[in-house]
Amino acid sequence: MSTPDRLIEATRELLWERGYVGTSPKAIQQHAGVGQGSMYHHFPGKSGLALAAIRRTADELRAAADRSLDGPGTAYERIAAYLLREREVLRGCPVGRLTMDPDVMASDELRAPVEETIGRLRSRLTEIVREGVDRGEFDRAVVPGEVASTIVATVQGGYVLARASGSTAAFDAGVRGLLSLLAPRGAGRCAPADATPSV
Amino acid sequence: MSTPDRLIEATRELLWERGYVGTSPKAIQQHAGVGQGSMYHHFPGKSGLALAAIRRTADELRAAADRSLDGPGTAYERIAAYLLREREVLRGCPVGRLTMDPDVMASDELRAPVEETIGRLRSRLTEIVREGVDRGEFDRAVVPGEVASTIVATVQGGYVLARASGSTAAFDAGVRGLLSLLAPRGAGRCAPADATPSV
DNA sequence: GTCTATAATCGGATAGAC
DNA sequence: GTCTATCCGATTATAGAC
Repeated sequence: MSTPDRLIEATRELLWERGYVGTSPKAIQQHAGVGQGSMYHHFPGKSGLALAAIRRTADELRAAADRSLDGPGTAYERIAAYLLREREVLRGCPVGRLTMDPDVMASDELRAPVEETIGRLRSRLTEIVREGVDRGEFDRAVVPGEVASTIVATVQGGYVLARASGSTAAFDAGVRGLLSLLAPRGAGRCAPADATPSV
Repeated sequence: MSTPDRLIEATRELLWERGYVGTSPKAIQQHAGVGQGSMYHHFPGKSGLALAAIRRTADELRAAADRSLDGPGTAYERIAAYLLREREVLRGCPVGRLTMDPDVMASDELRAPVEETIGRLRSRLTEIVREGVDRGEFDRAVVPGEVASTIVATVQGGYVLARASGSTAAFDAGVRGLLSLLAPRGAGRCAPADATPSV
């Protein structure tokens, strides 16, 4: 791995673990096994390096989400795949945690990839929920943008519950609860009634 | 307000705004309008002061939640009251955000009030959801602990969405989505069927 | 109780040798 | 490209005067 790559990867790890304010250039250098001068040769400073790291993390996260959401299956199945995909739950969301970092939010450049990643995720889920409503999978009263927001929020909040309790079980519980509320006519939830839209 | 109180209040503000790692003793002193020596006279140091601040914030949060959850009304109505209660959404959750703070989580003392606050909230909501299931407000397939976790997660995640997008609308959307999924037989969602439990 | 002085370490970076 | 030296302010205190 090239020196710039090692620096970016080290920064990604530290941003995930300690956030931007909690990450020092020295810690990055040590993690990367790279000297002081070397870091400042390849990057303009802490924030420039953080920008590269955040962009890479955001790209990976989006790709991972798309792998679940663009898969085959019903809307419910794709949403379930997204919710149940493997995660390092106790480490938190490497993008979502940045929203609580004051220095990240104070910088237009650093905030942009965070904003875009979460925004796109909500948009994509909105489409899928709308599809589910159109196909009669979900109740006609469901507002796609709202339920999409609930889905993303449950994941982001699930990380908080897991870290607060020190156990991934809390994350899983939240996800299962949401899936049970979303489930199309599962286990006696709703009478089948008129599954296909009448108009 | 007494000097210790001013220090605690200043610390609460800064912990909320910048987290533990992002908050320096000097910043606390300036915010409180208190000198260096004065702070170290009343408190053993940054972490001791943070402990007092976190405990006070946790107590207030619990009290605020209880005001909604212990009110009158059906289970759904009390949950809705909790979800819709006034919040400074764009500032994030003053307790939840601490779960992403590495130094807080690394300290047993500092982590304890965070863990307890979120744990109690989940427990209390679990009782209420169970009540709702028993009374036939919610589907019998609902697992109280799971849906309670979903509720707390939606709130915690709602803060993330709001901060990521720079707008409280994202929080509100997530909450409305959840309420629509929880709604007992609302607006054509489920056929009324057998509302009162048959046994 | 509050203030000022002092201090060791860290944070974030620049300069220039190699 | 990488390394070491250097810099200046911030961090997190402690000591002792008032």
